[in-house]
Parts: sequence; C-alpha cells; structure tokens
Amino acid sequence: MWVQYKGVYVSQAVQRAIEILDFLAEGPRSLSETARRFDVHRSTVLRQLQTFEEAGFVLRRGNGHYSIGPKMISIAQQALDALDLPAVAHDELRRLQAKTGNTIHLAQLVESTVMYVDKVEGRDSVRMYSRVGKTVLPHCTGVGKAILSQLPVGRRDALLVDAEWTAFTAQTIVSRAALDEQLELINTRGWGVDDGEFEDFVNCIAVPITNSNGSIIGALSLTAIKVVATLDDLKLHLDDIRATAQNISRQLG
Amino acid sequence: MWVQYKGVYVSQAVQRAIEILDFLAEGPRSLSETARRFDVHRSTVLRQLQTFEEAGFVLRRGNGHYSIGPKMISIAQQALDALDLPAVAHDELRRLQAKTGNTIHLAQLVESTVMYVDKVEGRDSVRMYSRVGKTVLPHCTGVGKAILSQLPVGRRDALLVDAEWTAFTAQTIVSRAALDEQLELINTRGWGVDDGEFEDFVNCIAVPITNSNGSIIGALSLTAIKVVATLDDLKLHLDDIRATAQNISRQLG
DNA sequence: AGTAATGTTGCATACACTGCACATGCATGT
DNA sequence: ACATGCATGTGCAGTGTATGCAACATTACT
Repeated sequence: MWVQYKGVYVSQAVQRAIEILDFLAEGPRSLSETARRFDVHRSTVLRQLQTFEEAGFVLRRGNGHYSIGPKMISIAQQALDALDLPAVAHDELRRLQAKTGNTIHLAQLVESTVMYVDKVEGRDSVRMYSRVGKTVLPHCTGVGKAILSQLPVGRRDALLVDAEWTAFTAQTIVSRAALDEQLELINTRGWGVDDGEFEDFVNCIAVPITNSNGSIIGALSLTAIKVVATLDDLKLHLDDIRATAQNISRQLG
Repeated sequence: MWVQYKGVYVSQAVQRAIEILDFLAEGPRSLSETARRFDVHRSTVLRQLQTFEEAGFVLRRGNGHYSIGPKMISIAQQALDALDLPAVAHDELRRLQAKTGNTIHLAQLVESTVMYVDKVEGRDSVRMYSRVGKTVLPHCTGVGKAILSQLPVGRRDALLVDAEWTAFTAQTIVSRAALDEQLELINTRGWGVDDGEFEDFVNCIAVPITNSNGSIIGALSLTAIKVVATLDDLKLHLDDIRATAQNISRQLG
C-alpha cells in the first residue's frame, strides 16, 4: 500500500534513504546513531549504508562513522557545471568582492525555484545561512525579490505558491500585497534591498541579472552583517554592483 | 532474499535510486526514457521520481524532464564545506593560475580515497576528465602519485587495493614495482609528473601538500594539454608551484 | 480525425525489506 | 584472566512495500 503525502506517492525506502543522506551531511555518524535517529533496526540501516557505500554515495571512515561520499559530490558538481550562469559570473563576482570586501551571492532561477549557485565570502567571514545549492525564499531575500520583480504575475504566482509568509523578523514582508508594492519599486529603480528581513542582523543590496535578450536569469547581491556594513555603506557600491550585473548579462548570450 | 554483490548486501530499491540519480546527472531525462534505461515499468519510476522531487533531490522541468535538484547540490556542498583544504587553498590556487595561465587541480586524501576538491580552469578551457568530487586514480595521475609518495607502504596498499592497472595510454604505469620505483623518485625530489599516463594529450606537474605537522593532506597539480604546454614549459613554474603548496601547508594548522 | 507515444492512477500479487535473535569483535573494568 | 558493556555483522521467516499490469488521461505526431 502506498503512502500518500501531499497528493504524491512516496516510496518509503527511497524517502528514508534521502533522510539518511541528509542526516549524514550534518557530519559523520555511526551506524547505531543513525538507526536510533530514524527508529529503525540497526541491521536495516547497515544494509542501506552498505548499498550507499558500494555506490560511493557515502564513505566509511576509519572509526566506523559514515559521511557523504565523493560520488554524491561529483553528481552535484556535474549538475552545477550544467548551469552556465556561475561559470560566466564567477570572475566578475570575485572582482566585485575584492573591490567591496563584502560577501557576494549569486542566485539563479531554474523552473520555479531560486537557488544559490555561487557565493564569494567577504573578509568578515561570519557564517551566514546561505550555501551554494540552498533554495532561496523568494519574498524575503534580496536576490529573490530582485528576480520576482522581473517576472510577469503568472510566474510570480508559481514561485510564491509554497510561500508561508512566516515573519522571520519584524521586517519580513508577510503579505502578497505589500510584496507586490515593493517589487514595483524594485522594478522601476532596478535594485532592491533586504533590510534584515530573514536574519535581522544581515542586510544586502541586490540586482537582477538578465541575458542579452533581456529575460531574467538570476540575481546577485552584496551582503553584509549590519555591524560590518549598513545599507547606506552598501549603497556606495551601487554603481559597481550594477556594472557587474551588466558585464555578466553581456556574456550570457 | 538479499542480493549479494562483492560480499556486501545491497538494497535493490536504494541501488536503483542511486542509478537513477546518476542517470539524471548526465542531463535532463523524461520519465519513460528513464524507465526504458533501467527496464522497469514507467509507473515504478514515476513514484520514485515523485519521492525524489518531494525531497528536492530532483527537479521537474516544464517539459516533463527531470534533472538533479537543489537539495542534492546543497548536501554535497555541505560535505565539501566540511573539508578545510579547499577553503584554505582556493585563493592560493587562483594566484598560481593567474601567474601560469594553466589549469590547477587540488586533490585531498580522505580515508583511502583521493578526490578532487577544487579546480581552477586555465585559459585554454578545454574540457578535461577531471571534476570536483571525482575520485582520483592514485597510480596514473600527478596528484595521486604525489600523495602516494608520502604514504607509508601500508596505507599505500590500502589506496591501491582496487587498482586494476589498466593501460589507459602507452605511458600508464601498469605494475606495482614500477610505481614504487617512481614514487621513490618523487619522494626524494619533492615533485612528480604525469606525462600522458591517463589521457595521452594531457600532462602535469604535481606536488604533495602536508599540514604543519608534516602529515600528508593532499596534493596540487599544474595541468595542461600538451599542445598548450609541454612538461618542460610547466617545469618553468616549479618554484611557484612549490611556494603555493608551502603557503597552503602553513595555513593548515 | 486517428494513431501512437507518454504520463497518471487503482489494485493484487510476490518478494524485498524489516525486525528479531544470535554471533562476533573490541574496548572497558575488576 | 574473565566478565561486562557497547558496537557492528549475519541467517532466517513473516509481512508490508514496491512492482507490474491494465485502464484511463493527456499530449505529440501523421
């Protein structure tokens, strides 16, 4: 019998396989740790892990702990390589980073998902929530809003259909109306901000990136902890940010 | 009943799940394409893919094709972030690349596996076989041999236990004795080469990277298509290569 | 229109997977 | 030395899960 979840059929073995990989990503784990975590028998987990290990998806360390293996990394990298935005943009981003000193994020719109595809860390290497591959919440991030601002209403809806409008901070936009209003501003002005709307100590300035036809591909942002650089500080680099986005656009066919 | 493969128990569902991901990594594929490829019913694949999609491991494109999804990339990136060698080395590698113009590979030894963990492409951006996450064949690559040269015989055996001594080219080393002899040379001289031993049109110079205690962590190589730069050309940069490795070592705690 | 692929759903059956019990390994401590 | 605890590894039997089938829906191709 099939488990229905949100209307789609979900295979139990595959689902737990995924959960296990996710668990191992946090750090090396032992067999019984993993079994306890998911409340299944150790032998079950053992055989799944052996299957993963055989395929190179997990790696067995000397102390018996398991961690993510090279095959998984390789596949992911292959998928990243297939996107040409990061390849084209990386050098430009590093140049911008060198000039400003802050952290640069590059996000790409693929189907109805926005994901980080590159990140160049600033001198203040404080760990932020972002990571290459992480999906971006469109309505409460700089890059997300920059992308939304360029989309026709229909596609906007598609990106926002899963939105939960959680108020992560006091600044988070929690209604579609308020969002649309701000997107209008971003659209006319050509750039947007995130003033502590997801993590209250982080702010950024973001601009959309289009290809040479003018259709939206992604966005980039200059991001900093507020203590390091306020929005006003970041705004000083606005010309450089826009120039970077334009350089990338020009190379995007 | 359990399928035994090379002495370990392998779960069928999980194994095919992995094969499917590997298949999708090559490029977006449709449902029935995938079903045909593995000779299973379309409905079976559909439900597996739905499970993957639910988890973000695969992404459904507008045309009904499936490709690798953000969650998978994110997990892999998380695993890469946990290794500090690439983080420490990346800037140094870029500097070396800028100075030489050729491609730089960075490989790390983790347990009994050597894998590429960073790559900075040269101006001659010809596609090589290597990719971040790919495992390195120890005995027929520059970085592999550089690492082997620093290992005690016992660990050397562990890395070579799966070696098949295939002669990829006329230059490939195909016996343990010949390998050991060359490793001896690399060890005393401090650097090694790959003179078309894996792909006959590619050559490189490689040096090991140790941490400040002197224990081996990985290796880096300066690589080029022979048409672009011969071994003699690459040797001109030997001092820079060694300096880069030393700079990285110093920062490796 | 008609045909042929592809995607999607319900259902029954077989067998893959789980859990159990037990064996084995390897550190403890006494 | 032996016991104790905690870990991983393995044979076996029952059952619940994944599979293929068939029927339908939907799109592509003549």
